[in-house]
Amino acid sequence: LVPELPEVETIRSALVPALEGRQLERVSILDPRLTAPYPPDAVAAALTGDRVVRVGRRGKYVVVELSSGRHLLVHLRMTGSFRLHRNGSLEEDPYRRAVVRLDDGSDVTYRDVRRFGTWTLLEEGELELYLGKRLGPEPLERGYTSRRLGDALRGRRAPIKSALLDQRTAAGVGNIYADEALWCARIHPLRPAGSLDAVTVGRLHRCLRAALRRGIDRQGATLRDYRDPTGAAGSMQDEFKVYGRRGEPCRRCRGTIERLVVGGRSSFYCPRCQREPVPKT
DNA sequence: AGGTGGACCCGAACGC
DNA sequence: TGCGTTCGGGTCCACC
Repeated sequence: LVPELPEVETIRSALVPALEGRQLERVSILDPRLTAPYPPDAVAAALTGDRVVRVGRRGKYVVVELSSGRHLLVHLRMTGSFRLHRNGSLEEDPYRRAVVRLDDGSDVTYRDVRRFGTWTLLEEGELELYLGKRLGPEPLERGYTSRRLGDALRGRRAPIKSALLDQRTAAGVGNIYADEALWCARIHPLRPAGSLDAVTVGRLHRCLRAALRRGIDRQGATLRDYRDPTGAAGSMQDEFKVYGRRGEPCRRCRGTIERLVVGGRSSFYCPRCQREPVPKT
């Protein structure tokens, strides 16, 4: 459930050997929402015959680079997932939204229960503008320093939790890893983002990268039915320190994990070791 | 301009 | 047991 950077990276890794170098022989888009406002048949026709050069990732987007120079951007949102099918027979799936037949006879299917996910076909040269408008830097890239995180937070009065979910702060961070990073750095989710001093930003920077790396090492977190394209589950959920642990003991200080709504999203934290922001009087 | 809240969607979880 | 209601999650968009 809810693929964030580590889950999308796990999905990307699994898609690489199946997709790279393959030609798209037949593309069926079964749900018009997937490509809206563009007609699904037109997008399917445009994809047919093209070849996959590379499968990459930016933030939570899977970026499929095609030999025509175009890019297919897939955003899984809440419940999107890919499946690889070696032999040609596909079992029934009421939530299947697209099927891609490759030139080795295998199929890649896309399923999405909630239908929030999107497939966007960008013309050559459009990628940078499209992503640049929406995403900030990749938090795991070399060159993503504590200073860059501090620059993104400076002057912001929004809660740090909301600032972390802003994809322009650090691309790919979602609700789970934001909460885990804040717990690790001992920062209350409601603290104004701009109020963190350089030392605290440094702690957050280190904790955020550690949480994301750990998530990738663990092949993502499997809640409910998230699976990578080969059907494998992740194990990051076993390592959650706060996410989904309301009422359970903090693993660090023996406080009790609480739930708070910040910017309309549930936030789990330990009120004992993530101190309350000092109210202005 | 930055921040906030609603819309989108639907299965799961919850309340009676 | 069964029904209706609420919830959540990422992103976009309207509004303040």
